[in-house]
Amino acid sequence: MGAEGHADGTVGKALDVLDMVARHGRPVRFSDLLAQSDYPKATLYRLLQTLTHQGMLMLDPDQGTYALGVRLVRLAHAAWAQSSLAPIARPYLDELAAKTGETIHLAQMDLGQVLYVDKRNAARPVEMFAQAGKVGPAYCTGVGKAMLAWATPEALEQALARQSFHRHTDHTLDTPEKLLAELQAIRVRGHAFDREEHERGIICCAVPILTRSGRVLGALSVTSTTARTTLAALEDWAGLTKDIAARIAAEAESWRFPEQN
Amino acid sequence: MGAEGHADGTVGKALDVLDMVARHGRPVRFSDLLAQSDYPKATLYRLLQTLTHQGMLMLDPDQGTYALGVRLVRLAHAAWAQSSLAPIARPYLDELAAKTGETIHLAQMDLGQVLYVDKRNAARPVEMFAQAGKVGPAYCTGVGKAMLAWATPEALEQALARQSFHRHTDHTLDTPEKLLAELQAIRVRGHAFDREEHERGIICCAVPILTRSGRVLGALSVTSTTARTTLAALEDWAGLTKDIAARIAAEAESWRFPEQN
DNA sequence: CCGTTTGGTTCCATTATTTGAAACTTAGTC
DNA sequence: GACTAAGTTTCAAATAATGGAACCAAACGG
Repeated sequence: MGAEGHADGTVGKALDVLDMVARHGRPVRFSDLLAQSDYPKATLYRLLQTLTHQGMLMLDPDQGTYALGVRLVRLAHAAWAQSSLAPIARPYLDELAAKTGETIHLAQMDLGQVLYVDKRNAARPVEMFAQAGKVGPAYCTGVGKAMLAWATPEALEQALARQSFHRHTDHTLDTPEKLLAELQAIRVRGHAFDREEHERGIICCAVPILTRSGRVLGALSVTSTTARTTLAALEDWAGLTKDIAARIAAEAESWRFPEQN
Repeated sequence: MGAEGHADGTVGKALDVLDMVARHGRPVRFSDLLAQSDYPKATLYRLLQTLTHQGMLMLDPDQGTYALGVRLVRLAHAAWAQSSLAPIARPYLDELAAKTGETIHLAQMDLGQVLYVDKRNAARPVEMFAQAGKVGPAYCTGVGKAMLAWATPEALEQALARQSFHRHTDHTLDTPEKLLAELQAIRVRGHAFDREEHERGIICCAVPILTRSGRVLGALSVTSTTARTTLAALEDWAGLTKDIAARIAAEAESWRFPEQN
């Protein structure tokens, strides 16, 4: 349900179609797409054709189904390496994981949603793409709230408009008002908690990753379960986590600079 | 240098710009992009604006640089999971890696280039995105030749047109004629070798992954070094590799089917 | 300090592309 | 062999992209 925002121009529509295919999670037939888009047949057809021709989609000629194309994987490789904090943060995440022994999440904001870009699992070794690349709600996760708390007014407003405020657990902050109050508390405190707001039994302590100019780059969290530890215990890691966040931010900023010439 | 093919329509241009940003590997300023594209200022500007607005690019307001956006990472997650053979092939790669004890590559064809979508390293555990997503030449790698050997005439022709035939080593097949002869030999033999054609000391034995209808889905290779083993020894794995390739193909085909209703 | 260059953004009449209803072509049913 | 569903193509009208040029701002130089 719920169409995309007013897609600007042709490329907006094309990308919209891409998303539509992505959402399905498996190869889709033309008619399936036609059913849920409100683009007219011919328009959708040409859009798909263009995307296919461009390698963003792949048409399985046997089955007549469309799937996301490999060009996307290649682009993503670059996106991962360059846009996200992941490559910079990697060694720091390792350090934080080693010192805390807990699960670590690195997230960035994507259109009002939390996008996990890297993760260290206490138990298992890294399971990169299986885990990274996932999205989650912003209003009820530690990393989400940490980022919202330091977002610019405009960004916050946009993000708020996109929240669905579904009540996942008894603790979920399910109205904008409750959330705004919480964000205020987070700013004062300097870090955000997730008090089983998204999943029962899952708690975390998260800090934002901020540039010197105060812009939000992402967020970092130490996550655990109520079975294993308490919020108070997690809060003990807040100092270290903030420190690590600062170092990531510093490196991210210096990395963006050096384009000699 | 070498412009993209005739980009069809606006989305083609937009994607072209995306690629341009990706190629840089680090955030780029407007003027850098302007310098190497032959789009007029205003056009490029609007293209960048649209892409940014769509979340495909990210504008760093401090520095005024563009980087690939997080939306791309999210899309890639889906692409990885759905379009590529990687998720299906994963357990099979594990099996092949365990049995051979060598490095395993899973690749697909992307516009005449080889795109590595997964890898098992003899030594280290998987390092997903860091390795996967890389591209390489088709004419001088085992997986590339395996895919070309079973490509349709049209696909082969297109791919050939995009090869640069740079002489990487003494063994590199550096003309279309040599390559075509080799492809013929590969078809007869049933598998492709890389005889140090790309990197000195690196050899491999690769097989195509084919649907029942004979369409190329990708290729699978067992790679090693001349220091460790010989081509003849690698060829001993050809049977097993072919078997695994067949199983991957079978699962890929049945996976694409089940859209009930 | 003020003239100049460099880098980025906006205007707007022209042009080219996209649009989508409808017609058409397969391929599959009954 | 008529009927239906799914995909593809057409074409005039509508719309969106184009790009030369003007504009703005900040950094530079004398």
